[in-house]
Amino acid sequence: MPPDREDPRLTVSRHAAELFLDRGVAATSGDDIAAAAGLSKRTVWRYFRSKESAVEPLFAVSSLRFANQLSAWPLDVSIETYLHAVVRPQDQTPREIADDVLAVRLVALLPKEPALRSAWLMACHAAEETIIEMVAQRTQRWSTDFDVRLCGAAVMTALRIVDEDIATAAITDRREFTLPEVIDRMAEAIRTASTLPICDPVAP
Amino acid sequence: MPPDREDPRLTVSRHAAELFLDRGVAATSGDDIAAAAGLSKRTVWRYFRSKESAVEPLFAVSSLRFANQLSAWPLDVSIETYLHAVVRPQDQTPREIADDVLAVRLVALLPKEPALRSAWLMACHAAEETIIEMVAQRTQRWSTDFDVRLCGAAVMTALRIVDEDIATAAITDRREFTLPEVIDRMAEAIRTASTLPICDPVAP
DNA sequence: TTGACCTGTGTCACTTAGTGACATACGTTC
DNA sequence: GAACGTATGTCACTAAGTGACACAGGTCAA
Repeated sequence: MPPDREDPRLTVSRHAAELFLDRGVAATSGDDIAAAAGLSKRTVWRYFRSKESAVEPLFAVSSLRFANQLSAWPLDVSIETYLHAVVRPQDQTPREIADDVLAVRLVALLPKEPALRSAWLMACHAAEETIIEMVAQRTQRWSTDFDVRLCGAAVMTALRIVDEDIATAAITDRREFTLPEVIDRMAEAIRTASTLPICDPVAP
Repeated sequence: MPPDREDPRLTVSRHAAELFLDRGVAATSGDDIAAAAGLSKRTVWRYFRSKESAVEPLFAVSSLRFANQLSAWPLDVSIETYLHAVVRPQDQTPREIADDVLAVRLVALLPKEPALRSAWLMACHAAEETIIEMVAQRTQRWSTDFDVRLCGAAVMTALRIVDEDIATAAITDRREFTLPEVIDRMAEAIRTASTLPICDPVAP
């Protein structure tokens, strides 16, 4: 058996992102996306509820990578230590880098393309659920607990704001960021926003 | 001149909400909404980018009323004092109450109707901007300041989570809430989530 | 009052987003 | 290799959403 291949939606997502970026959302049709991805348009509509939501998978894997990686955050490590250990430049594949660039450009485009914002927010919402799970584990509480949900949502929001901030700075302001720099900002934001003591090592 | 009449979109929004609630989103067409509101369908599409977004105005005025009221929060008052003073049961008009009920029912419907979630998140995002302004005023900083944006977003998220929590408890669990109870939860959540000292009186 | 102007809405023809029903192709499992 | 489940393509269709233009009502200056 093949070592679980990549989600085919993600491939389509990349094509959609590129089309949206260079012609705008309004000027690209579902057929264009299908053609670019080498699929029938029917399959595209099976993958996605709407053309805007075609970029959700890209947002999910790329821009929210930190969020997803937090699922594996061991209990006995602080947020700074963990993030610096687990996300290092040399571990990034070219594909991941390309996805990040694409996602960042899309996020920077949000002010001009309100239609994409709902896809962005939906992706963030999906990540919120996984963050809430993480908070539940680190606090030894249920993921249905109100305070756990509140903390998880606050943390996710912090990640989103950092993401938006970095994306606009990088694209519209042409600033350059190193990965450790980004990680520092993420970690600091998580620490600031967390409403429960999850950032330092917790008892097992 | 008339004392600025209500936004006509809000009227349409109420009809859309009622249709969505009783037949589901998929089973109500743009034409149905137009007919219910007594408008041509063309006007409906002029008002809204999509049929799902037709409920945004309702979310905006009703469920996010606290958020909007925070714009007028005086500097020398604590959050608890202010909210209890400004939102009192006897001040609620029947229309406002009806809107709240509708909005709460819609929020409770979100898990079954993912299409509505993006409208909800977009409404929350719009409110986020006004909350950020409020934080800027209370901290004497710019609304473009990163920490201000982070705090505003965290506060808005707290409001959203309380809202979702109360809505599901009220509808699926049939719990009843008094207004002061709701206000207490909102105030507590804001206090917990705020990352800057905005909840107590601040120097002018 | 008139007429120029602006804004909001309706009509209607049109494009594009999105679905249902059915056929086909591929990989599993037995 | 037959039987099955899953993913995709084809095609006809419905519904979402737009462009162009006409018309009604209010405002304002002459």
